[in-house]
Parts: sequence; structure tokens; C-alpha cells
Amino acid sequence: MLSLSEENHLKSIFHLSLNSDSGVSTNSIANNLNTKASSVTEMLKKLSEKSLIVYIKYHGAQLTELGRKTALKIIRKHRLWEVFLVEKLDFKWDEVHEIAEQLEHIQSEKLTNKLDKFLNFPTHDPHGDPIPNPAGFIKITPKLKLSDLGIGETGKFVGVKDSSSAFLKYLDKRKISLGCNIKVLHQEEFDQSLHIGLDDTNLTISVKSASNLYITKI
Amino acid sequence: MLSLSEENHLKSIFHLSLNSDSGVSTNSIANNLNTKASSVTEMLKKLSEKSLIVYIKYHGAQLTELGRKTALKIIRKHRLWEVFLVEKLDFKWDEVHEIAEQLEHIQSEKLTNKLDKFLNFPTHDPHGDPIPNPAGFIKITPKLKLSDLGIGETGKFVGVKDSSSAFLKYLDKRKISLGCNIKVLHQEEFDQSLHIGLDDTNLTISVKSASNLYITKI
DNA sequence: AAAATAATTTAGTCTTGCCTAAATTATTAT
DNA sequence: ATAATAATTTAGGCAAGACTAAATTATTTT
Ligand SMILES: [Mn+2]
Ligand SMILES: [Mn+2]
Ligand SMILES: [Mn+2]
Ligand SMILES: [Mn+2]
Repeated sequence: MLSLSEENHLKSIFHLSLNSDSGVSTNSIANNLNTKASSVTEMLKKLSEKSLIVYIKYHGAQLTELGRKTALKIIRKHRLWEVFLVEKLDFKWDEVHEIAEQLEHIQSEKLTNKLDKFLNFPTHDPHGDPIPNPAGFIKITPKLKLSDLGIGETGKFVGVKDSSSAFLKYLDKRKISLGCNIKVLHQEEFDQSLHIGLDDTNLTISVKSASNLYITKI
Repeated sequence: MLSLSEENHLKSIFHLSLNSDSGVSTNSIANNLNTKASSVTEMLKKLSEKSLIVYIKYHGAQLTELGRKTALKIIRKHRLWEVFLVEKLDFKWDEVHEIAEQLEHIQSEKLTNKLDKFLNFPTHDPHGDPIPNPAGFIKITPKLKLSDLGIGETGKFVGVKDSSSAFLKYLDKRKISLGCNIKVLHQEEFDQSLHIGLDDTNLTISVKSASNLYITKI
């Protein structure tokens, strides 16, 4: 049985290792968990001791197969609870992350699997992220950003990179919701902002926003 | 914000103070929480400091109004989650307590109230215990035990005193479930065991079991 | 009303998880 | 290749929550 802090460190290492194939740095974990590098170092030693990570001094941490499965089981719970909160309790997609951060630590495999069934075995959470299976297996697909599309191309909005409450509310306001089709109409010269077509309306979004929207080409 | 341990102590004091109007003893709390008296003493000082209890050295603890409301809000969450687990996820009534012990500490009033609504504002948990309202108000009704009934009297089974998994499974096996009517037919001389009528079947239960069944007279 | 026993508190430790400041190692710039 | 800078680890502490053993207070027995 892992402690709350151990679980959070594992999760953090998992998420950070998606954007870099070498070891995850002490500082990046500290930054991610709002803690200090020295605290992380101690935790890395402990996780290494438990064979959850490979830790080489001064060269960061990498999840072992066990560590990866363990992290994904926590992420599975997180995402299932997010689905529950949105689908069953009518929370908005920008309100659920904080609560799921707590719920993901509830220990009961039976609970997780019954919840999964109750929700009808969802494949993705409210932010478009895939839900790992009970064994901790996840299919990670390479992600295309809206900013990667060329003029005239159309994509389906399938996920967000930045899932901060602020960005999610920004999308709500512009009626950009998961599953909708977005066509790139034109790119502004001087600030690279994009004119896009959405259903029957057109609007303009910044490159920054565009690079936070995951899409699949149509 | 209270720590997990503080919340558990408050809850324990609340439950223990139902069977005694004077202060709740250090030892009884320690016993209830599977910890040691010395640990409890330290916690009592802290809770007293926070005005959640009145603590007089060597004379135990009593909840203040604030402490009582706080305890009841935790108990509200516990019981709502138990209803959720049984009604929505198809857990058996003997499986939910342990999980609810974890879920009761999730912090989000909004979540609690949305859960309440989702469950259609239940008044009692799966063990027949009343669910406090959002403000921490609860209606405590004096409880009659099956063993208090006279021969020939009938009662409706409305709650369990001992809600241990073992006792709940025992009741399941005998098809004694919440809401059913029980008629006391006869009492055995030599061991006080009771012959009872339940629907169309008769069965015999010990005094010990009978004193663990709460009923309302019909 | 003492004496014996039981309950409770205090004193002193331990572990976990966190911190700051100092030392060490890695990386980058010259 | 060396020097400067940045990242990381180590050393030393602190608070929370637990424990054991010893001291103190309450309760029960004689
Ligand atoms: Mn989330
Ligand atoms: Mn999510
Ligand atoms: Mn319970
Ligand atoms: Mn219950």
C-alpha cells in the first residue's frame, strides 16, 4: 500500500515522462507537485527502493513496468471519477479535476470496476483523455494539435492539452466542445491567430489556444 | 480544514457519546480507533484548542456545538456514500462501510449535495441509520430493540445496532432485511432465544441477535 | 480511610513528509 | 579546457501522528 504522497509522485513522473524519453528531472517533479527538489529526492529514493522507478542520482527518474502500471491504475480512477462527476452529478468539465485528485486515492479495486460498469465502460474522460483498463493498460495515440492543421483542413476536437479551469471556461464561452468539427479558414499574418469555422459560426483564436486543442484530421 | 485523524476522532467521540451523557473516555476512543490512550490524549488537546470539544483532564471529552455539527457533516457523507454504493453500484450492505470510511473524508460540499440529489435525498443509509441534513442536523429517535418486544407483538425491522459484516451476512442468510415485519412468537425458557415469524417462515434467533435489531412497534 | 487497581497523562522516541541552507555534480558559456 | 551557472543532493530541522514506559490521578475494594 502506497501513501498519498508516493502515489502523487508516481503520477507526476508518469505525466512528465510523456514529454521526454530520458529521466524525469527532480526539479520538474517538484514544480509539478508544488514541493521542493530536496523533498522529491528523498521520495525518489523511496520509490526506487520499492522498485517503482529507476533512479540514477543527478539523472532523474524513470518508471519501471510496475511503477507505470501503478501510476496508470491511479489515473484510471481519476478519469473514471471525472466521468462520474460530469455524467451523473452534472458537474462542469472545469470543476472536476480537483475533486478527482482526492477520489483517485480511494482504495478498492472492486469499487473502481463497479464504477466503470455503472458508467458503461467509458473510453475517455471529460477532457478527452483515454481511460486505462483495469490492468493499467492504455492506448496512447500520437496527438495532433489544431495549430498543426493547414489552411482549409478540418479536424475533430478530441481533447485539451492544457486542462486548466481557465482554458476550459474559455472554450465553453466560445461553444467549443469535445467532438465538434473545426475548419481552419485563414491565418492572420502578424500574430498567427487562426480564423476557424465551427458549425455555422466563425471565430478567431490565438496560436496559444490553437496549440492547446487536440484534434484528429477528418 | 481538519486532518483525517482529527475527523476520525470527532466522529468517534460523537458515536461514543450516544451511549453516555457524561464525557467520552480516552480509553474508549483509543479502543474505537485502534490506537493508544496516549495518542488520544494529545488529539483531545488539539481538538479542544480548536473549540471542537470540551476536554477536562482525566474526565474525557464532550463535543461542542461546532464539534457536533462537524462530526455530523462527516457522518452525512459516510451515509450518503453508503447509499450510493448499495443503490447505484450494487454493493451488498456488508461491504460498504470500509469504503465509506475513506469516502467520508472527501472535501467538497458541492459534491456532497449533488450526490444527495442524485440519490434522491435519501433519509436513511443501508443499515437504517438516519442521514443528517446539509447543516449537520439529525433527528435522533429513541430506539427499540427486538428483544424489548413482548410475546405476540409485531415490529418492523428498521436498523441494526451492530453493523459488523459478520452480523449483516448472518441476517442475509436468514432473509431478515430492512423493512420486513417480525412477530415474536415464543421465548425459549432456558436460553431466552426467540421464535419469530417472518413473512411465511418461522425461525429462532438468540437474545444477542435480537438485541442487535432495531424495530418500531406496529 | 487506606490500599490496591485502573485510567489517564506526561516524557521521551520514531517515522513520514516536508523545509532551508550548504555542498556537490552537471551543464553551459567563454 | 576552464569558469560560471544551474540542477541536484546532503545535512540538519520541524510538525503531525503514532508508540512505550513512567508518573500521576481516579476509582474500587477491603
Ligand atoms: Mn483531471
Ligand atoms: Mn481529465
Ligand atoms: Mn458505515
Ligand atoms: Mn451505515
